[in-house]
Amino acid sequence: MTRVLVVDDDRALARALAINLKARGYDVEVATTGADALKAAAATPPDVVILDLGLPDLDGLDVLAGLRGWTSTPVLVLSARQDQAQKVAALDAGADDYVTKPFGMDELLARLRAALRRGSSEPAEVPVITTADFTVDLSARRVSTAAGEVRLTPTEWHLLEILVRSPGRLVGQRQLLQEVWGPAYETETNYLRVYVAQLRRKLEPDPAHPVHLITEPGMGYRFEP
Amino acid sequence: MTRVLVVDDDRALARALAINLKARGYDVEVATTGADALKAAAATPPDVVILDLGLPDLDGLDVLAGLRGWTSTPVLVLSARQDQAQKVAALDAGADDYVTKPFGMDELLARLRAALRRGSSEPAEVPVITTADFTVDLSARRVSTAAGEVRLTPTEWHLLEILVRSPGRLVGQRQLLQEVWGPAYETETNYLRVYVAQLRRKLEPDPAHPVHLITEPGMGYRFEP
DNA sequence: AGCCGGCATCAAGATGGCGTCAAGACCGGC
DNA sequence: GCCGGTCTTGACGCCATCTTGATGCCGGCT
Repeated sequence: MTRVLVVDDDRALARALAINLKARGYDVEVATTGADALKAAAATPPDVVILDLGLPDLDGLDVLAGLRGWTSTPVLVLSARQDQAQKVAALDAGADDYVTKPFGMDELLARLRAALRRGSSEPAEVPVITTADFTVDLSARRVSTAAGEVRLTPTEWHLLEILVRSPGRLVGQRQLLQEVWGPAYETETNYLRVYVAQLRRKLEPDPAHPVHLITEPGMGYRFEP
Repeated sequence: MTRVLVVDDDRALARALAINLKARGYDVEVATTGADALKAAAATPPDVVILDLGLPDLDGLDVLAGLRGWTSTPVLVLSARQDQAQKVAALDAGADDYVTKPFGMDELLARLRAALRRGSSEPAEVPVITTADFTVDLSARRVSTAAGEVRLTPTEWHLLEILVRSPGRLVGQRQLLQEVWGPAYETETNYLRVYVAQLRRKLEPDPAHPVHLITEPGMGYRFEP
């Protein structure tokens, strides 16, 4: 979940922001002083910061400098002041955007999304599952072992995908059959045996003694990372 | 030198911007229509774009979409409209910032610096994909092999573009059909076979044994760089 | 010890997807 | 209205995949 750090000494405004952000699925933390903000950011680095320049203890620009010393997390500055000098100062100090109060919530959220879009573009989230013997890239649909790329048939891939999506969890035979072959095949446990065997042959170092694709007799199969 | 593309049909404003930017050491190019802007951006990709939404020919958001199709260059949107809906639309369409007219030159320049600062931190995105056997220029819509330029039909290009945009990733048959031919053609896998074959004939050194446009039987196709 | 159910493995036939080709429909420019 | 290129559509052979049945092994139960 995306973490947002809201830094504002105006508790009413901070609460309003927090409520709106949470409603949209963000994970929100609030700090009401500059010192708290820096502490919170260091403890659990947020994905984006909303920073009000009007803080009681530190100058907002100092907080910005404190953040920029070690992180490039996007910072969205809020301020009641409209003068250009302040905007320029904040932007040149490393702020990613500057919004003057009063502001529209929709606009703020859109600017937040824009800031996040840029920031998150680099550490692209890769849903990759790795074991000691093979690697599964769910988004690219590739599987590779130490020996190199492994080609899977659609059915093999579908089965592996379901198992891998619940690492360490037992998946029942009925569930597997239903998801891969459809509700009409719930009793064809033969299919499972054949395809699990094929997966083991392609992925396990010793197919006769599997360590990742485990049989739970009478119940189902389990993927062990 | 940092290249700035100014897109504005208000020639007075465009000139004022150009003068200010040049005075600060930027390399400035001006376009007064959306079509010109897209052409200019494709010809010599700028480091940042200042885009006025009020253009005579195209909707400003369409220009933005045209740019975002192949580049992540920062785009700073100018507009006389203050309403939030437009701001949200522009920001969600990929704009990096939104400034309402009239604006202060100092602020605009500061926002420009902020946009550039972030853009430069990332490894410049290349709108050109190269393989051992051919080169795809997404911005110029050109493909060439060792033998020279290759002519692609619109459908061929569209298909190739989708595959090339996800290098190494498997793209499902349904997704390809839907994006190229529309949702009603999701099952016409024939089309895929015909057009992939044509692309291979034009691009692969040995069309019978493709190395870049790979078939994943029963699932889809994959572009290998 | 012997029986039995569930599992692994193997192999062979059936199936369906893929590549290829070519003819006709369609659509634009001239 | 003609002509070129592009898109659609159908047919066919080939091959990987899926399906299916048979066999042998193992562990638990009686």
